[in-house]
Amino acid sequence: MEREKQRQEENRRYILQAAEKVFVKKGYRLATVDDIADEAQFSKATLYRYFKSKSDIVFEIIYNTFEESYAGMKKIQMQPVKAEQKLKKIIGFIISVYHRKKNLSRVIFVEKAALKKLFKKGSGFQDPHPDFHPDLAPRLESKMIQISDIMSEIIQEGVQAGEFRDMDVRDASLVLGALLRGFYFRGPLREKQYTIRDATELLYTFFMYGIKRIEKA
Amino acid sequence: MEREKQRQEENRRYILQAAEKVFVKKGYRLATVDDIADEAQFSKATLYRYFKSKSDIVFEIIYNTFEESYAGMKKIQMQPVKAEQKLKKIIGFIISVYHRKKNLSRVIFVEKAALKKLFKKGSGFQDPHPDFHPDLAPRLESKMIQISDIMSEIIQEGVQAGEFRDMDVRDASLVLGALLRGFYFRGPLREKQYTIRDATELLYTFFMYGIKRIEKA
Amino acid sequence: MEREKQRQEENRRYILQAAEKVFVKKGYRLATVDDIADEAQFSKATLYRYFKSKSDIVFEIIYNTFEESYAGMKKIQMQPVKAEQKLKKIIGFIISVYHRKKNLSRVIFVEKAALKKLFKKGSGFQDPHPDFHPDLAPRLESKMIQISDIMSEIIQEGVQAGEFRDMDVRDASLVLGALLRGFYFRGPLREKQYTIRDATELLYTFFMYGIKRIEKA
Amino acid sequence: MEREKQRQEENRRYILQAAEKVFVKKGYRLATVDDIADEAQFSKATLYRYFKSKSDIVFEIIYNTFEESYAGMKKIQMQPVKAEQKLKKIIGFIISVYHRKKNLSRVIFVEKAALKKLFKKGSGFQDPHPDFHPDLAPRLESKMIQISDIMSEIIQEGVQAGEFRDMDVRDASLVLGALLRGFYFRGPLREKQYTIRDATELLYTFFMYGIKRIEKA
DNA sequence: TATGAATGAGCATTCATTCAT
DNA sequence: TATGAATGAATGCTCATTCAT
Repeated sequence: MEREKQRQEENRRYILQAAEKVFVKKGYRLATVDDIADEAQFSKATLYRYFKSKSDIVFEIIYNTFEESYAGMKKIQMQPVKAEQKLKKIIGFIISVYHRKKNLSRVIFVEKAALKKLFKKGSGFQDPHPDFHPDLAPRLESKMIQISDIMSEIIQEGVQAGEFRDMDVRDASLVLGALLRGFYFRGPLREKQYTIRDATELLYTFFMYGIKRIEKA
Repeated sequence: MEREKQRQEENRRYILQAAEKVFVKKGYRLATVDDIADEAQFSKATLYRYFKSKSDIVFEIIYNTFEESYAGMKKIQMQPVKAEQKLKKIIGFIISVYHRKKNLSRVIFVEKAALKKLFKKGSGFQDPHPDFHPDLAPRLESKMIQISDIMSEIIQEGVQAGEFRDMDVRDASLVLGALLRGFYFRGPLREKQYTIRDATELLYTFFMYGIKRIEKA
Repeated sequence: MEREKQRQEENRRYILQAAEKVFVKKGYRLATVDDIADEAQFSKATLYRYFKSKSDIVFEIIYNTFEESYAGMKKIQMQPVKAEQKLKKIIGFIISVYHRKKNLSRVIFVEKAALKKLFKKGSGFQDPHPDFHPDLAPRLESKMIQISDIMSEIIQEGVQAGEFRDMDVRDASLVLGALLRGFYFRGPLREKQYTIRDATELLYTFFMYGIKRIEKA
Repeated sequence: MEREKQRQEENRRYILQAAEKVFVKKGYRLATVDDIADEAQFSKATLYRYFKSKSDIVFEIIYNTFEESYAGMKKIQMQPVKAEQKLKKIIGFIISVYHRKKNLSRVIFVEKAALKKLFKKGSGFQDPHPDFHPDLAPRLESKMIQISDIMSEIIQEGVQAGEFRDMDVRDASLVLGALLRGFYFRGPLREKQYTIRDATELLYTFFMYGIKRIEKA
């Protein structure tokens, strides 16, 4: 019974991994449930034993990604180092996440339209599976807010410590988020590829110092 | 005959306008050719007289958008003002473009997968319209490079003028691009909304000065 | 243009005929859109040019059947004969309709569950085809009521003329409807088969005189 | 071993009860084997230990229903009362059965198509459960005939006793069956609802006296 | 024996694209 | 040239039935 449950959970995870691979390769709309089933080497019908719908699968993947990201960031936040250093680690961390999940993140930020259903409050349908995630969107949303909050808090820390100039920390965190996101969602242009280390260095430097030449007194 | 050709060109442009409206509203995948035909008040079949495929239409729109952007940026580049000011104008300009073409830009950076065909070198198909764009991707790519170059050049200008610190201008232009892109492609989170003016100010300030507190000598 | 419209209408009717054939053979649930398409020798997609959905097709068939029945009954009602004779003609007429549309009628009275959608007021969805039957159920319902009314009226006529005993004409019309319906929806038992003429005679006699022996004074 | 067999039989009956509940609620096509398993609190696989197929289950239920009906009617037939009274009781009894098993009866008379397999002589399949109902249809059929026979016999009784006029009793029994069936399988029209008592009275009266006004001598 | 897991075969519906006039 | 009509190929999802333990 215990063993059974474990194998169950294992399959679930395996399907999620397969699905992630497919979503990452094709994006949400272009990925078919058949693709996922093929990749997972399960039948389509079996997928539907484990997940209620295609969008549920992607939701779970996205949520897990946020969850992991949040955990990793929280850990960094706790470290007893200066805000500046925390920020650098955060940047490196997020970049590495984007790197691993490349197009998946794209799904989140790009295919919003396709995911609309997920982000609409329960549309009043009868719920045929009674035991189910009642409100997916809010859970996702609050996780995103938590992530954003960590960035804000670290920046706030730095401001109070006199490391960073005084500023609206919400704006700053938004800008940092944009920077990271934008860096990873480039168009089809095949430019110079950066290692995670280099990308971290690059973005950190710009976010910290900007491009303005500092006048020496 | 001349007249005829002109009318043709007019229709073409009209269809593109209609299509843009639809793509901007629905994104690429969700927009159907029927939607476009309805909006353009032409029959679907007629659309196929003017364009080889749905992706061809979106390509042309994207290309035109880049073209216009490029022109606008070139104009700014020519202005006899300091690099710093040019940069601010560039930022404002790009933001306004993203703003107007919201979902369309999303198509470029997000629905890449859907456009795969476009970005693959001539796939050996029989070409039923012999007189047609043989290699779309390269044209788009080179236009994107031109745009990126303008940013690089302006930054270079500032570096040489001593306004900006010394840096790899390619990196800087990449970072600025990322910042703008990322600012516009946020997730489904309903955060504070910025006016174009505010957004410009915000991004300009961060890109220019970073967040580091400057030690007064 | 006129010709075109006519051919259009012709196709529509042809599809309906084919669909009717299939529904009559298999019933609603078991009939697939593919079956209908095959029977009509059109592609499935073409069917969807002419009809919004499978249930729309069956609706139209059912409605037309009622419409025809109503027209036929109205004609009989107008005839300048005694109520008794009208009733007999009505019975013969309805039997012949059931006979022609055998299992189709079964769809109406039996597969209610499957047709639920049709009989629910617009469920608040977005209506993707704006130009469509807004309220199918009420149209059907009112047609059924009209049919039932004719029967009531004829019986009323007979009562007033002293041909029939005094009774609740609504009840009587309900009973007559039941009799006809039940006669045609027999189970899988292979009993004696009746000609339309014989069936008419049989049902008319029973409905008119019952089984009670009349005491001679 | 004896005990075991008994428990088996018990389970079987329990499953049938659960299935009946489901079929009555949803009809045959709309009821899923999962529904039945849930209701019976057995696993789906277990159901298949007890029954060869979904249609086998429904068959058994239908058969049992006929069986019970037959028993009930037989009892009435035996009562030492006049044919007229027997007939009224029969009508009341059948109405109450239809009432209790509403949708189920619908299955018999309406979803015939879905049950095709059941009513086809041994279709040459390999029979994986060798010990099983070889010919379902004939058993059902003969039970239906028995039921019909009771009605015929009672009517015959009445004819011989001079209560009913002389007539073909087969026809009469068919007509009565039709009347009852038709009364219960009305379309989706929401008419007046009758209590069992009222319905009995109504149908009895019409079946007995018809609508014709009796001339007083 | 009992069952959780797995699946093949289907199904209604959509849409980019082609054809015939 | 312009277009209404036609369609092949998908797609997400369901369900009766079988398998492995």
